[in-house]
Formats: sequence, C-alpha cells, structure tokens
Amino acid sequence: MKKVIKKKPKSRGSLADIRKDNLYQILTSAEQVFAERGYRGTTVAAIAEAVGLPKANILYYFKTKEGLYKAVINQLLKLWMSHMNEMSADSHPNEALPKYISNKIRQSKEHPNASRIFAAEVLHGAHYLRDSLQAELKDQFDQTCQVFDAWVEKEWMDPINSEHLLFMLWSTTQAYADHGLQISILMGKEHLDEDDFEKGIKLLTQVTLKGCGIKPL
Amino acid sequence: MKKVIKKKPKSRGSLADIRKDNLYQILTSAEQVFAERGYRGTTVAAIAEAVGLPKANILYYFKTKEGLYKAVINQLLKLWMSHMNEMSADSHPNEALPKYISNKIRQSKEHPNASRIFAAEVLHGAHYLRDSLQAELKDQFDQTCQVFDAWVEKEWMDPINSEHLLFMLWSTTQAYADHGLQISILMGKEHLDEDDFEKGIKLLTQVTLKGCGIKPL
DNA sequence: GTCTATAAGCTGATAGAC
DNA sequence: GTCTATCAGCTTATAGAC
Repeated sequence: MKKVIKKKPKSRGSLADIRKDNLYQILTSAEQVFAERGYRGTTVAAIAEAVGLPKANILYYFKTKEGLYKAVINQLLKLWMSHMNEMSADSHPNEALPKYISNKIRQSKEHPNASRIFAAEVLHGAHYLRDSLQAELKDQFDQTCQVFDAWVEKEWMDPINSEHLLFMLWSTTQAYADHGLQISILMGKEHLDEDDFEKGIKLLTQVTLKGCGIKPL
Repeated sequence: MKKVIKKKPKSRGSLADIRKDNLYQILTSAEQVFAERGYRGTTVAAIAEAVGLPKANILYYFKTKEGLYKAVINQLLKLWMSHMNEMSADSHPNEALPKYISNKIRQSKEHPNASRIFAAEVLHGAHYLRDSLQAELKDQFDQTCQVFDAWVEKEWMDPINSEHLLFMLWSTTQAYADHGLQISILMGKEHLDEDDFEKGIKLLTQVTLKGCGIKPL
C-alpha cells in the first residue's frame, strides 16, 4: 500500500542518462500495471508506486495518462507483429509454420503483457489502436495471406481459407498469454511452466500441419 | 449524451411484473455496457442511460455496481459452458466435434458480450470469477478431457494432448467474439456477416478433424 | 529535474420528497 | 417504487517551492 523503497541510483549518470533510464522504467512498469488492471483500472499513482517515483514525476515525463498508454501500446504492436514476416512464399510451410507457432507461443510466455494489453484494446473497441490496425497490421495480414495462398497454389498444403487460418494461428498462440490464468487454474497450477508451453507448441504444430495436409520434413 | 426517451410502459403490469421487467432490462443493458467498456470503464450512469432509467433506480435494484456486475457474470458462465456436455465418450468425434465447433462459433455470433466479459475477467485476474472457474468449470474441463482421452483409447483419433486440444477449441471459437473487431477490420468490413462465420466454422472443422486424424463421416 | 500540496472534475452511493 | 439533489471519496493534472 505504501512506497517501501525510494531508489536514487543517480550516481554516475548524466542528465540524459537519468532521463533515458526513467523513461524506460516508467514504460516497463506501466506496461505491467496496464496489463493487470486495464486502462481505466490503472491509476497514475499505481504506476508511480511500481516505478518508485512520485506521481507528479510520471506526469512530468508523460504529460497525460493517455499519452503514456499510447506510448506503451505503440511499442507492443511492433513486438506483436515481429514474427509474421518470417513466413515467405518460398519458405516451406513444414518449416515456417512450426517456427511461427513456436515463436508466437514463446512470445506469449516471455511477453504476456504485450499480448494482454493488445487483447484488452481490441476487446473494448480498439480506440487507441484502430488506426495502426487498419494500416500496418492490415498490410502484414494481407501479405501473410498471400503467402498461404502461394503455398496452396504450389500444392504444399491443402486448399484452405488463408484468412481464417491466420486468425486460428493468432488466437491459439495468444491464448497462452491472454487465457494463461484460466489455463493454469484448470491445470491446477500456480503458473504455467516450461513443460506446458512445450506441450502447447507440440499440439498446435501437430494439429495444424496435419490438418492443413502439410507433409512433415 | 442525454436521455432521449424515458419509457413508462407500466400499463397493465402488476408491481411484480414491473420489478421482473426492470431487472431483466437492467441486466441486459448492463451486459452490453460492461462488454464494451470493461468493469472499471463502466459507470452506473452509463447503464442507467442505456436502460432509460435514472441512476438511483439502478442502485435501488442492485445495491452496488459490483453486485450488478456479479449478477451479470454469473449468468454468463452458464451460457459459456452450455455446449460442452454434448461431447460424451460414446458420441463419435466426427460428429461431436463439428457440432461443438459450430455451436461455439454461433454462440460467439449470437452472444458476443458474454464471451467478451468473460475474456476481460480472465485477462485482468478473474477476481470475480476465480471461484467458479476452480469449481464448476474445472469439473466440466476434466470430464471433457476424459472424453477426448477415451476417443484416443478407442483409436477414433490420433494420440493428442486432450487438455491443450480443448484450449485450442476454446480460443479459436471465442476469437470470433473477442477478436471480432480485429477480424472485421482486417477483412475491411464494418461487421462480420453470416458468410464469415460459416467460413470460420468450415476452416476450424476441416483443420481440427484432419489434424486429429479423425475419419470423416 | 524532483516532489508536495492542491485544484477541478468525475463517480458510486444515499437521503428524502413524491 | 420512482427520481432529484447532494455528499464523500478518488483521480487526473497542475502550481510552485526546492
């Protein structure tokens, strides 16, 4: 409830270093708190406490709560899209798809907050993300669908609906972040462990490859 | 911004009827608003406006905002679980699985708000749903996993991890509610139409059945 | 750059007239 | 049962001393 520790590690640092360091720490803590409580449920005071700075200091670096939130989600979209362009028309699906599934699930493990904030955004109308979705993400989406269609054309996989296949890949892999709590509760665990993520990767790869008629390596 | 219409259709109704009718309308409108804005983003005033009643009237029927929210999510869990017990050990997967997938996606179409509120709950810690998840849902989950294992035992499907298969079914079918906005944006549409849901059902059924090695009918 | 104190506005909840 | 008026508390954001 109360700030326990106020840290002042400003030794050695120039002003620019302090600024950079503070910005980084604020963004990191804000990501955490926004993911846990959602935009409206998050108070600037809670972020300040997580960082270990007074409230006014947060608003010194980011003029408004909304500005801080936008800064956070702009980082996230890049991260979220980062593995998609690894799938290209000349890569073979029996290699590219397992790699994509594995990368996305590992991302759900390493950066669950990115996925969660993103999911909450979409769930509640994507007010701050709509433009980015229509621009950057739509581009990536169309390109990846064309890759799938090319794979079908070459008879490397069964005729499938490329758009819905991509929706399937997204929802199944993100589930390990967005529904991670539900999954761990149903498995009777406190947290998902490495073994759970590996089993998820294995099942999704198995079902997806065989389900799309892709011959294994 | 302002209440446009104040409706008073209390003609003919007894007091009990009025009460029942108001309770129903409040719960319905509240579900809508909670789904759109989340728990913290929802104000009692917004619900009141949606129903067409003064704010104090909402709080007359439901003592607190939290109480109203709990009433809403308790309805949802029942709805959310409603199709799972249609899969039994003696039903054959080539019939039961397509039916389940179809039912769940149709539910995402007919009752997207149920799925969205549920998703937001889990996303932000399941504070109001945790007990129900550990009790009722866990029971259903374990039973359904046993059904899957029985199917594997009878060699009606490939050896698969039953737990993660169920997570896959949930996330893919719910996506048409939870990520519906994202999907429609990427497809360049205002809303998903019947054709989109049918294509989703077709792809998921195709990939899941073949991916699990289930012989078609 | 840092931080305390405070202003300004919103929100859940209640009192009390009808 | 219905509804207006209002209170008490919280939250964002700013002013201004250091």
